[in-house]
Amino acid sequence: MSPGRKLNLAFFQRPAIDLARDLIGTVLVRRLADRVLRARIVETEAYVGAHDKACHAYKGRTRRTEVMFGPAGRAYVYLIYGMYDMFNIVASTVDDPQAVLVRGAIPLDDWQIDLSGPGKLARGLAITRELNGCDLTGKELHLQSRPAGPPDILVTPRIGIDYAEEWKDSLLRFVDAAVGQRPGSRHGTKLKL
DNA sequence: GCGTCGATGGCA
DNA sequence: GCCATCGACGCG
Repeated sequence: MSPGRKLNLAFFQRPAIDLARDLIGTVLVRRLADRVLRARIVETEAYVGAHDKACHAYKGRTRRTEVMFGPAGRAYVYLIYGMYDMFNIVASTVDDPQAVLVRGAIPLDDWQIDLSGPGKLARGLAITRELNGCDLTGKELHLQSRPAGPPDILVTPRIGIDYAEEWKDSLLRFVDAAVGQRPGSRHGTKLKL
């Protein structure tokens, strides 16, 4: 894919683990009524299907998880801890509930804001549950391919899923190596791709 | 710098 | 009762 182009549906129709890795370095574009916010994605996590104990779809198909069972390239946005919206991108195909949590980004265009962490990222980009199910090749929110070449990427276990038993240590978190792990995340498990 | 804890509401 | 979180607070 040539640099800086809008990512199309085919980009999202892949396993979440591949999508999560390839989303690092891409640019998230949020169009609001009066301005456009852009940010480079630096941290993601893959939730790889109904067999993944950390994936919300593990509990089955419910009103909340319905979007994950639908087509790729849609937003899955849900509320956590009563106050934070989490922004996920649906991957794979219909009836295979995989998704990628977007956990961190760097603002572009001299726009100053802290987007490190999924709660802050969603808030900073004005991504709320109103966008649940929205088409990410559409107008209010879309992605652009990497402006530059592929970055070095670290792989670590996912954050905040200690309940997920044998899945809690799976290497499904991807971080731009130039940004590194942020404070509070687990150390000692970094791997170079 | 690090551990602990409360906020706050939808969900199973 | 549990959470795919965050920020405030206390410590020494």
